[in-house]
Amino acid sequence: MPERKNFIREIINDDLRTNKFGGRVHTRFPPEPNGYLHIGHAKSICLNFGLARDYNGLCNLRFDDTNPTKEEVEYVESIERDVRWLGFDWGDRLYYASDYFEQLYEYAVQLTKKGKAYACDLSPDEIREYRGTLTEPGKDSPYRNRTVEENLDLFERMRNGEFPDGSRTLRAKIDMASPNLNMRDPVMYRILHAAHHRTGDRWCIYPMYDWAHGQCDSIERITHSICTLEFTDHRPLYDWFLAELGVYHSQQIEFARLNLTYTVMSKRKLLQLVQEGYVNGWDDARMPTISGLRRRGYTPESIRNFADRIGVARSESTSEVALLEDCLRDDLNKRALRVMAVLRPLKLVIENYPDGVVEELDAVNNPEDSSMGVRKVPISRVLYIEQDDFREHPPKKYFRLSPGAEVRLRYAYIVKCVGVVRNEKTGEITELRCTYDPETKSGSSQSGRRVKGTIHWVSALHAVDAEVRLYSRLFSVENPSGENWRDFINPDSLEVLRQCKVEQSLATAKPQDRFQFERLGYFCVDDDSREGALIFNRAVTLRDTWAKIEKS
RNA sequence: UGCCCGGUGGUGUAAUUGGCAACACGUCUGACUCUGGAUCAGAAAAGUCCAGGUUCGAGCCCUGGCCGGGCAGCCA
Repeated sequence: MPERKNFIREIINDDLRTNKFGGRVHTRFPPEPNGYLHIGHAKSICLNFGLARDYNGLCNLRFDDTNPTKEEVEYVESIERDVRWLGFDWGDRLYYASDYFEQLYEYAVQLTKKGKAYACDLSPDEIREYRGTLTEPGKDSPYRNRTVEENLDLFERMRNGEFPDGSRTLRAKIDMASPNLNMRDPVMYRILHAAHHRTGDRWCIYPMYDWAHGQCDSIERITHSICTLEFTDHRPLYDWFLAELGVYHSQQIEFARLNLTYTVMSKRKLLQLVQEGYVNGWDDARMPTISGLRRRGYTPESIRNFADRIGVARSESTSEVALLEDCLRDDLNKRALRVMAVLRPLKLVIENYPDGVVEELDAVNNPEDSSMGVRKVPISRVLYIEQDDFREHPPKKYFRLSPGAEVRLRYAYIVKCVGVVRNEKTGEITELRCTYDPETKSGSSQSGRRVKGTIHWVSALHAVDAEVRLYSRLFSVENPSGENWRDFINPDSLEVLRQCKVEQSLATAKPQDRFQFERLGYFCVDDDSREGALIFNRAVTLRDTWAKIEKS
């Protein structure tokens, strides 16, 4: 059962102990198909499906599609794809709130017959006025005391399309003086002559979320209805509906939604980022959407692990992206193939290496997992190394190449820098001249020589060209909030490098393949990548202690 | 100045239901290393929002404050 503890599991354990739901655990993930899922939804998905998994229960996928003006099949499809990609399975339990429209309507008729619901002719503005304020009670609608017959008649005619949008609503008759605004005769149905993505034009009245949700849970026999904190105040209303209807009652449990540093999480803001062109779509690799994270190179495992590690609680909190990044590194460190790629190439010529000779060197595919084997990497006289790996005037503690210094070429030889070639006009160094020591070949007796630094490289003759996209945080502040949140967008969140040289073995890499570029980070082949036009996304850098040293 | 919900190292969670505050990330040392990766060892960092109370004993219970968040859509 539950090894990981949180308050929700404690509640479930209690319910199991008292046999509250006959030993069942049945949850659901209920997204509205009005946008793409993000990492915050992933938390909820992992929570709900995880509970079902750990307690031998079930978890439904249910679309909360009660507002046809905002919902689309495109979103339905992306949501299904994302949940599946995260590794969860709803079996044959794919539901829609719209599946229950008829049942919901009947429930509403029942309440009306009981004198607990009424047709109201107040306009939206009037309803707001009558509702009162946070500190003052509201007042009864003048239509509140219509007869049951009249209410039934009006409600049916609402359904039949006799009235224009906004002209009438069906409201619950509860208490206009309740300190809980949700109880001040909430609207149950509104008139909306809009086509619904599933029910077409069968309906012109649509249930409000508050009216639909609890009953949907009830119909599906959900035991634990887990939602976010802002619905806490709505729970009394849901309880009231269920009690008046006398139907099965799920237990609602609220938890704090995920916030992440250096990003935004609201659907509204994410939509704005897309629409205003700050990113290239919902699946832009900088987006905290599940599709964005996937494109960036995140694995389902790493996201699930993240969800586990952040835990669940009722206090509002903001997790650090560093934890998310750690989860990815942790996962990919064990699984990703190591390869060599040079992002900003600097030519290096080994003067004493015979021209025309090519040697095949052994390179390990993953030092964490010897079962992943070794591969051959070709070396020849001319190589590319990283510009960062050479300094004409090396700072202290710099272990890489500089004039006169020695460094090991990963899996190959120790080389010594014996000269540089400059661009005559700019003085910029365009080429390094080196000599190598044939005795120091990797794997050979090692000749007792040791050097402080090892750098990656790629043979010029064999290198494959590639484009690499380097991503950093989308925002430059931890908490980009307020009206001017867009001002905090990091202008350098994407850097595109087009002259990159990667090792031969990458030539046939396919979208979603992930690699560790040694000493640089984890990279994922972009969806737009093709053979001959490779594109890699940097998912996350490696921990870089040198970068830290250099900063200080 | 209504109702509801929160408050534990920098961050996120935990504390056997009242028993000397733990884990992870992050930070900083050091070891090791043909990735300045990984790994390993260690350190700093909260005395649990405040004040009272109950108790042998309170992060957990009680009272009163303080601070933060949510709620006045025919959105979800």
